Amino acid sequence: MKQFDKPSIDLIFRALGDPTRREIIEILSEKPVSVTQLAVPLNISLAAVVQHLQLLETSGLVRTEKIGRTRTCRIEPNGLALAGKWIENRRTLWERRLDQLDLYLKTQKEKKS
Amino acid sequence: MKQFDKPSIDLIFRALGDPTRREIIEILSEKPVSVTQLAVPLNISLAAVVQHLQLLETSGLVRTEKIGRTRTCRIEPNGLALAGKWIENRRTLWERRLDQLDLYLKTQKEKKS
DNA sequence: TTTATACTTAAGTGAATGCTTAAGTATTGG
DNA sequence: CCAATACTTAAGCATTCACTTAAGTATAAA
Repeated sequence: MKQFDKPSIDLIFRALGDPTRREIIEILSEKPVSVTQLAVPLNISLAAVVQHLQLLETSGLVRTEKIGRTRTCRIEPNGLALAGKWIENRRTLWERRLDQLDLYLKTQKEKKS
Repeated sequence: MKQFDKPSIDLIFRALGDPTRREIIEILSEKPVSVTQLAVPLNISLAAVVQHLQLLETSGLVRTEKIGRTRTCRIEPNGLALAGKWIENRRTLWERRLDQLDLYLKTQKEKKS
């Protein structure tokens, strides 16, 4: 029942930290596929894929839906958006600081002249 | 000499996967600080901070400079930019796919009418 | 020159991670 | 109904991880 919790930045970045999980996201970015179809290009066991999918789903990066005996996996765009936002926020913070430094250096120059 | 290598997406996301390292980035987003100044709010040993800094530096997310006996750490903006770009690329791929689906559904509708 | 500061490096440890194999359970096609 | 398919779940295992303590090395201050 965990997959309905609000996905945390923590879980999202942890999920993105593994190269295999990032490859899963890359594959799913092209089109939704089944669990078995994921396992083939990744060259790992079905069980391993399922374990990765569990993390990807609870982190909110991927959504899956089981119809009959096959589970179809697809990207859940909101997850990646959250990660992108965190990075954007750090960047604006850093840029604002640079602007302040810039301003400071300018006023110092004006004092001298 | 590793810190002059081209930083890989792999190292960057691995670095961002740890909450302590993300907190280091958050602290450094405000202003550059020394290693000891990092250790205080993180509540971990100096040695642990140094280990995190090593990963952050080889991944290209942080740059450090030692003057006298203190090492000053600051954000290296290119690193975060690379991570942001990866996320953006996945998102545009996914969006393009949705557009194609949209187009397909539209042409199907036109066939019927 | 002694002492305090600011790291640095090495070794060790417990827990988490990513994987495997093996033995399930549902679905579906013949 | 029976067998093949598509997962699912559990247990185990080697490795990596984040951390610690302890013993360094430079640099700066007294």
